[in-house]
Amino acid sequence: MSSITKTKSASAEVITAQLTEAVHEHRLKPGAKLREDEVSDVFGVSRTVVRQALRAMAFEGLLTIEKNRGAFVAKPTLKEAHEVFQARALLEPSTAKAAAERTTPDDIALLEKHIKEEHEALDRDQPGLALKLSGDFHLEIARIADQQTIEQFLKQLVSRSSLVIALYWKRRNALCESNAHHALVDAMRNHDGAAAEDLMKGHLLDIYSQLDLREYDEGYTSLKEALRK
Amino acid sequence: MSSITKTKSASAEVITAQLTEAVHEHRLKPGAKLREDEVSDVFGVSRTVVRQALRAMAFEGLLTIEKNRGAFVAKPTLKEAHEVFQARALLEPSTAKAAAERTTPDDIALLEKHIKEEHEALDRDQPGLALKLSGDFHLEIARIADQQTIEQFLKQLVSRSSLVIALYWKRRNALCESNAHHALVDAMRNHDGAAAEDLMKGHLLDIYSQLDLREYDEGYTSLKEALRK
DNA sequence: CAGGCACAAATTGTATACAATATAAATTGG
DNA sequence: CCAATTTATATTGTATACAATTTGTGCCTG
Repeated sequence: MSSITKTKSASAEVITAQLTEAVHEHRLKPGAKLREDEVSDVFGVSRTVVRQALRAMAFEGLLTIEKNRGAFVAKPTLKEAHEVFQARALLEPSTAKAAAERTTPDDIALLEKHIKEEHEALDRDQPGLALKLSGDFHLEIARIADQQTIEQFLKQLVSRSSLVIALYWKRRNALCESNAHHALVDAMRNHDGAAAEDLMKGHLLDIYSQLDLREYDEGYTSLKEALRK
Repeated sequence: MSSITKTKSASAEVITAQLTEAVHEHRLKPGAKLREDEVSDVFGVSRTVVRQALRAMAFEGLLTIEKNRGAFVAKPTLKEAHEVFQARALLEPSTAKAAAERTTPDDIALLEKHIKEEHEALDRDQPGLALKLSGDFHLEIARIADQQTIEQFLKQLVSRSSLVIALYWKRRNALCESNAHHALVDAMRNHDGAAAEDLMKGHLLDIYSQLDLREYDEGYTSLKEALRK
């Protein structure tokens, strides 16, 4: 439906949004190259505006741009993977607490809608979409906390988390069915900040522990080094 | 010395760096406009590369780009000002703790050099430069903690802090002479993570309390609203 | 003389053309 | 036949030209 088949005249923001979605849903996998010509053909704009979009995504950490070589979907290293979840551990629990203390009924309804759509996506065997919706859930909490600055950072962290999951998820077809989000919404409905904070902390640790982040240390960061006997 | 008087051929990174420095040191004040032609003349490159630099700075939060109107040095609202320091309060204490636990003698030497240069700048009546160096001190701690992701965020936060200080500092010519940085270095030298964490927390609160962030609420966020009697 | 309309100037947005660079292919020497 | 070097192709980087938009000015009208 919302795939990358727009045919003519799209702004940089639209391109960024669609490409970002594709990366989030793992339709574009880490390492994939995004040629400027190709993208500009698909969206029917000049390379000028495509480059804007690609650079924007590079700032978010979704792409890496190598000079004279092009833009590639980022492949976070193990270190980056750890860092992403350490940063989230610092930002999200407090944010969840703040959010819980100012949640409105409308917010709750919206969050529950998110969860419902996420489950439906899983039922329809669309794990990529489910993952994206799960990320949106976390962002929604920052929005409820009314912390735009943190929300910006979290947006980047959720994006990178998606890449990390694409690369380091342990059992790809495992049931990531969890009631963590439900429990969080319950805490928020009760305006129980402390509970929300703890639940978020636990939830992040949960995800973190389901990643395969053992030290194989990027494999061949330096092949020459490895072959030096 | 390192003012904006480069005459020919500079990369986007150089332009970004020099303009960023100028903003940090308050030579470019909030609200100032940066015309693309002007900047490209100064640096001797085309508007294409200037636009790259300006957009990069917009992502960092230093500039706001208004469509068809141009790039302006950002003017953080009171809300943003609060958010910046709330975010710093979440990120920096833990980071200082982690840094303290892995500080090397070289790191200590570097930090002390920073402090020295900062004092010298103050003595030479260059408060802008001193402020920039003070910000670099905080970034250095994130580097020592070996947390690149957090360092990236902190870079943005420190940048925005500079703008916040330009706009909301209470007594402009007051002595912001503080031994907070010295105390932090001492804690780090002793690998006293807990102390470093507490000192950082206090230091941030100190700065925060020296800002004039009372609710005059951006003056005229909605003029229509205000005039609705 | 004030207000509004139209026109002119300035500035940003986009597309395209050309230059620089990296990758792939082909050719030559061993 | 393999390796190394050269050539060719593909792709990105930069500059420039043109289009769209905004802002400023002056004129006209009431």
